Formats: sequence, structure tokens, C-alpha cells
Amino acid sequence: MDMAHERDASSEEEVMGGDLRRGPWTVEEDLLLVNYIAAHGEGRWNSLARSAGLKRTGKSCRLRWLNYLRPDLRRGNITPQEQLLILELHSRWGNRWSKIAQHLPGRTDNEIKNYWRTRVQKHAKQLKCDVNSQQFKDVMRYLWMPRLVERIQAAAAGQQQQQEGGADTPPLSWQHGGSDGLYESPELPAPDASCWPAEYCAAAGGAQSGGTPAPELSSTTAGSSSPSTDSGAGAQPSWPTQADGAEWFTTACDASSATGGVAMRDTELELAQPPCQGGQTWTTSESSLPGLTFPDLAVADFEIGGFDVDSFWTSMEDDQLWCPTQAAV
DNA sequence: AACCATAACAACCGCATCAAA
DNA sequence: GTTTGATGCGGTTGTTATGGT
Repeated sequence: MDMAHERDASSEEEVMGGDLRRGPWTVEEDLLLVNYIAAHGEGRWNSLARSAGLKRTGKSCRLRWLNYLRPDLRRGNITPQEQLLILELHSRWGNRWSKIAQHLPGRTDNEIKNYWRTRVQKHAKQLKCDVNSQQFKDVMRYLWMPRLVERIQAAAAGQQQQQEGGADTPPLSWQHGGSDGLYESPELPAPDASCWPAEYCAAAGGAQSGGTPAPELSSTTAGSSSPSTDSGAGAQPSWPTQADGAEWFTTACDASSATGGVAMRDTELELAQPPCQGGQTWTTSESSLPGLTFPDLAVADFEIGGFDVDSFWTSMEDDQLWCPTQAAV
């Protein structure tokens, strides 16, 4: 144990009065924390932990709240839309999980980080390349992301057909695996009606679908959110018009701005263009690709570093990476 | 049924930053 | 200007669930 940690541990134990609990949280602890925050709000986590009667460090309480107990958390599978956004934002910002999480309402940096490590890095491993290598980035940009857009379009088309047929259920690929949240708030929008970053909605035409504007993104991962001022409840901006396929999904998608996994300081991040400011539009129709950032090429003809593209797709399908809930049916 | 491997998720650790004293 | 405590972030580890043999 290094000196810094010794100092951390001793100071926190002093604060907490000694016997600190570690490990999994119990339902009783969760309730204590939730009830205390509901009554007094967040912040001053060490004193909060003490006042709430929790034998936990302030850090632990904060993490538990942010990653698990917050009522505005969005639970369930990462949707294809979210996957696409994660890939794009990671290519831009690298492992800046909290920054990326700001653009995925209801998702935590921890969740995105876990997704990246368990799913994305797994495929890099299968391709026998480093996840930060140019090769893998090319695979993501030129194979994976366009295919994701295709999947989204296909799901959108399927949904449109369903709607025309009188069905009102979302496409399978957009359904979530259900909430297992302990304290799911009933007034929160259902996952499928969850908001999308404002810039994406705006780029798609703003008021389309009659959805209310997306809530303003918080300036920090979640630390600024509070139960009483939760921007998620009430506001239910709908997904962009599905009939337009993935055209709503815009991105500058400028490879030159990608940081290649190199961490940037916040000042640099501020200078980096947000995803849609380039005003470009993704479509993946192979015949019409105006303003496209992906090269107009057929996947079958594409070779990156000698990868076996067929096996790549096979591994993707096997992994149910695209549409987990659909594949699970 | 038992064991093992893997995936997914939760939690912790160490460090950096910032603000208040 | 320095110290100290609180907070946030990214990396890592631990635990549990699930599926295959």
C-alpha cells in the first residue's frame, strides 16, 4: 500500500469512525442511501455517509448512487444506436468514459467502460490486434459502424412496417432486456422513449416526431444530477423519425480529429467538435452516400491488414453484438 | 450433477484536480 | 503560497450468472 492510499484509508476510517464495510451493497444500505439523498440531496459524500448511518466511505456511496441507484439510469442492453455512438465518441475522445457518458443519457461511464472492455476489446482480441491500433480503428470505422447503421435502418424499416400494420411495439432490436433496477422510478420514460443527445435530435430536424427537446446535458458525468431536478423525468423526447432510417444520425466523423485513444485534457476536449457539428450525414446506402465519411466500398471487397472479414462478421453475429435482444428471441 | 470457462456487472483503488482553510 | 479534504475519473479487480462439456 502506498503512502497516498494509507492517507486516504486512514482519513476515511477516521471520518467513518472505524469499521468500514466493503463489498456488495445490501438492500438495507441501498434504502438508507436512497432515502437520505431523497431527503437531503447529493454532495458532501463523506458526511452524507456518516449522517445516513452508512458504514461506507463517501467514495463508495457516491459510486453506488451514480452507477446503480440513480433514478434516471437507463438499464438494459446497449442498443445499436448507443453502440454506434460509443464507437464514434471513443474514436474521437479515447477512453474518456465520463465524457462519452455525457452523450448517452442514463448510461454511466462505468457501464460504457464495461461494454468497451467486454465487447469491443473482445473483438479486437479475436482479430489479433490492439484495440487502439489503426487497424482496429479502421475495422470499426469502415466495417462495424456502417453495418450498425444498416442494422438501425433495417430495424427502423421493420418498425415502420409494423406501425403501418397497426402494431405499436418497437422493433425487437430497440427493445431492452427489461429493468432490473431496484428502485426504478415509474414516472421515468420507458427505455425506448429515452432521450437522445440534443444535438442529434436537432440535427435530425429538431421538432420531428413531436418530441419534446432533449434535456440539457449535465456538465459532469452525473454528479450534477439530483433527484429533484432530474431532467429525464417528464421530458420524453422520442427517437428521431424512424422512417428516415439512420439519416438523423449525424456525425462529423472526421478521422483527423480522432485522438486515437490518447487522453485529452478538458480544454482540448472543449475544442474538439461535438459529433454533429460537421453537419454531415450518415447514410449507408451503397448507391447514395452524400457527404459520406465512410468510403464508398463494398464490405466484401474491403481488406484491412489482411483480416479475415468473414470471420469478423461471424464473430459479431455469434456475439449477438448488433441486436442482443433480437438475437436472444 | 459437477466442473470449468467466459461474460457481465459491481465495486474498489490510485491519482489528479479543485476549492477552501 | 501551502495544506488538506472532497470529488471526479480511469484503470483494475472481484463477484455472480450463464452456458458448455
